[in-house]
Amino acid sequence: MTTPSNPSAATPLTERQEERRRRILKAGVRLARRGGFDAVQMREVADSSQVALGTLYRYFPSKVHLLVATMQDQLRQLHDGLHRRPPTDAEPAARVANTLMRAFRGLQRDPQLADAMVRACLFADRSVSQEVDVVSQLTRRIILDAMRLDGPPSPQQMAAARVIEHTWHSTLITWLSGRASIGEVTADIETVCRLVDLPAAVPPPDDRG
Amino acid sequence: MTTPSNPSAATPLTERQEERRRRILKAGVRLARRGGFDAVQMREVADSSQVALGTLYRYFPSKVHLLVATMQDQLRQLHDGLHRRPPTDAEPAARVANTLMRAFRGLQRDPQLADAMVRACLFADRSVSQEVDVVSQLTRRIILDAMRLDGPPSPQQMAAARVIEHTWHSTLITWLSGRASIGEVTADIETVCRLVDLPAAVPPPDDRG
DNA sequence: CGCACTTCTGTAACTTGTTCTAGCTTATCG
DNA sequence: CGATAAGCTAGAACAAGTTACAGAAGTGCG
Repeated sequence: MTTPSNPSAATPLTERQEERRRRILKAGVRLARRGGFDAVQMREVADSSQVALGTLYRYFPSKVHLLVATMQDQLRQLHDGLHRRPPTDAEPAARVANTLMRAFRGLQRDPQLADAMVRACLFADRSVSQEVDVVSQLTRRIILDAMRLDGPPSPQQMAAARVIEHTWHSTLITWLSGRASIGEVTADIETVCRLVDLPAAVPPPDDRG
Repeated sequence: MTTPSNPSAATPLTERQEERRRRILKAGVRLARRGGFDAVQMREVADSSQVALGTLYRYFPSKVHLLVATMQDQLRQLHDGLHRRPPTDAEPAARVANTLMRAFRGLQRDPQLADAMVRACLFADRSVSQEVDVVSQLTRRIILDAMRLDGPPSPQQMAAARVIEHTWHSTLITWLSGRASIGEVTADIETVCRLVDLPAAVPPPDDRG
């Protein structure tokens, strides 16, 4: 039951193949920057990256896979950037909020690219769940890093991180589709980040024990 | 710049037209119940509701419009049901959480329908923003009703409602695409609802004054 | 080198959302 | 009733994601 045709499986990819993959991703980003999700057309990505359509689909089995992979790329770059210049605020909640605001400012520079990536992640069905899960984990890692915990995160802290991640994705989409302003996105991020400083303050309300 | 061809504009719709519209929505729901988003195929909706394809598009200018309208329908039904049997918990946060859990249990009975509606709302682009905004307002109304406030909501309460709504949509999609369990959705809802009881407890952390 | 196997290419075909067109039906109004 | 316009139908046509396929190019091995 192996899938020898799919390089994303276990095959380590040759040099030329890595090169092709990079070309494809780059072409996708270029197209996404104009026009967003709709402008990333598979035939154009193939032409633009000098690869046959069939080859494109061998590397990325769907348009959504391609854009989710792009999102992974961008998150890894962001994560690296954050390692070099971590947030300096005293409170964990503020560090998380500022980290996300930094990411948000990055996305504002390329709203169309953001549109393509975020819509792909939210629209993705089960066939992409593994790849979207990587996006999820990367995002959560960024949030947890910003918390800068001493030990492993408590269940409450994990829960907060999850909810922050939800709010992040959903508020982004409302902004991208023109239903929320930058100010509203900012407010949502700050609001949800309050959960970070909370876990000890409010014990589970229904602590039957 | 009027759009006389679009009944959704201002035309009050005749009896026969209301009837057609209902048939279309019903057919859409029926198809969505099997197969989810992908199974709602416009030609089939048209056939199944005994309407020409062009007519379908006159009533709902895109598949996403159709499914967003379905979501509006469902939310109005939920809202009515909640009026008849409101949540009885003492704490506002618990009322909100239980309200959303009730909605969630409803969706669990028809996960495929939920898939179609939620994916449509999240995937919707600017051309549907008005209709998606109605979904947003209905959702927020349900949340605010569950809070059962005395006066008008404070800015913090509005902010909490917004974030709860974000978490609701996003956690639903993770469940629908198989990346989160029912337990995780439940936990996310309960976590975010803690924001409701909070506004007074945690003043703005950086109260420069 | 020559062979077997995989990968890549170019292209056509298929699917489904969306648009367009020509003609028919219904509603409105004088 | 008859004219006019708006709405409806059937079906073709178009667009973009996806799949299929035949052959060329690259790779590994005897």
